[in-house]
Amino acid sequence: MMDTKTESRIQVIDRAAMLMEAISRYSKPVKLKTLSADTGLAPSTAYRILHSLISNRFVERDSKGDYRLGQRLLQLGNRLHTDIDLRAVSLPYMEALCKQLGETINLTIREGDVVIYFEKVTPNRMMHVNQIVGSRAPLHVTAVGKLMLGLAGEEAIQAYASRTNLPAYTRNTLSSLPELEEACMESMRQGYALDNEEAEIGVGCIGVLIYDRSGNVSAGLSVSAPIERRKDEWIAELKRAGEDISRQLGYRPDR
Amino acid sequence: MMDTKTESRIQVIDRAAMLMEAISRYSKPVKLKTLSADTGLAPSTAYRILHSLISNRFVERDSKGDYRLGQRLLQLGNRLHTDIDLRAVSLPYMEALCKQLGETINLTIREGDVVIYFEKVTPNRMMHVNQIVGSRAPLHVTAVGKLMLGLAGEEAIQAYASRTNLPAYTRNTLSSLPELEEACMESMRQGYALDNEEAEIGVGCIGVLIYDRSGNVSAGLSVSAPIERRKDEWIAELKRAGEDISRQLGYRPDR
DNA sequence: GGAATGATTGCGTATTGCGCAAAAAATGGC
DNA sequence: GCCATTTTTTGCGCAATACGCAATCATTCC
Repeated sequence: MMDTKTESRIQVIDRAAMLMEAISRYSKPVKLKTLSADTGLAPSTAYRILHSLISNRFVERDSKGDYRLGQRLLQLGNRLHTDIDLRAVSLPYMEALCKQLGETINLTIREGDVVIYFEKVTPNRMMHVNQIVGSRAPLHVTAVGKLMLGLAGEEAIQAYASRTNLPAYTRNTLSSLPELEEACMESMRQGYALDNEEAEIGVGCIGVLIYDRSGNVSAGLSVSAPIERRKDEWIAELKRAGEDISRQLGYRPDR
Repeated sequence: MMDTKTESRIQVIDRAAMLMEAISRYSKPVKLKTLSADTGLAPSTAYRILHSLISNRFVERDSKGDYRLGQRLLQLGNRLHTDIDLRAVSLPYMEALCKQLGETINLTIREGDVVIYFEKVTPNRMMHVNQIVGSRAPLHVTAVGKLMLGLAGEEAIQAYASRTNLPAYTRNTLSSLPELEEACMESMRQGYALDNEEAEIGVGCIGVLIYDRSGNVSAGLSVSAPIERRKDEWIAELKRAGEDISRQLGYRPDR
């Protein structure tokens, strides 16, 4: 019966979910009687389920004994691992940066040997760098890709070079392993990377990494501009934005 | 057995909580086998519980079939109704306002026919308005109380007047129903209210409302000053702070 | 102070969750 | 591409657990 395949099969989990949903509909803590009525459960049943939820911190009781949602939901909610959160958290910073710097801001995610353009914010000027969301670029020709490789270490860089043969995209592409290694490690040390017309002639980028709560790289953030417009003073702004986004995703550098 | 009184009594809720906790420890979606190992549950047991959690949107599967936390946790997490959040969200705004305006900023919550002073920030000057946290004031003599009454509508104002008889606290207290109704409705229209020495001679306030994610009034925010120091240009600042706090609590005015 | 209402607990029951084993599906090595 | 291995999913029988009634306790209201 395929259409029931993903349907809930455990009654008490459904009931627990109903109770939490009922609580969430109220802006103030709720009485047991109200929850029992809202869910159609016997008061004793509602009582037992609620107290199991309390033990697991999904629900709390206030000083009067009324029920409200518990902190565990907030904690687990903060740990959701979806691209949606990354995008939602990053977009305001990207918009602010785009406004401030007047150039295109890209958000990318690593997928194997490429980065995927996951989101972008473009400036309101006729001449600006435009990357298609969803498109891909090899790691070695992007600023953030070189940082990701640098983070992975020299062996990973060597393996990448073997797999891909470092195809040249422009006369500036780093096509030799020593060159790439040096660039990646240098990027790691300084906390940002540059793309000096390595992917496309005329286009220069500055990139930083975004870390998540587990300390892993979540994404790359970069500003792309016509090479003659790129400015070194943007580095600090981009670094700050990357740090702020990371922090909001739960990253703690001291851990 | 008091020490087991609030302990969990429903095994499958504990197990579900364990599974969600196990998932939350990983920054990437997790395989069934891993979760089974982490929780000590039989794979078939873990499988069934996970699929009930999936039906209730606490868990999701990615394109490869691995498990991650679901959007429902984020949604419920966003709906936590605790005073702690209101206070935590509001305090920075209150402190900024206090610093900017140089007067006392109060946060109040309605409780029946009164507002309760829930939090305050006082300026570093000898002469300032000082309300005791935890103390109460009748709705009709406070700026935010009149807004709360205004929001509740004319019938609610009439019922309030009947219940309380609108006792006068100063010669400026609005003691007649028509006066009170007019003041409340006017406050609603302009989005803020004034207390013109209605609670205490010599003290003037400006108040706005704070809304929560459900669109309900969560609290009142006000600035209180000696009447001769009160300034109309504070209205815009207070309104903005009220809007910012509301937005951070998840309020969306367009919904 | 007592009646009414809401919350909590004991107890018996049967329904539900569980886990073993088998089947199906997916993965990886050759 | 095939086969072995591993992982995931499902059927089934069982007993342990969740459930709900009723009694008890606690709180609220008149």
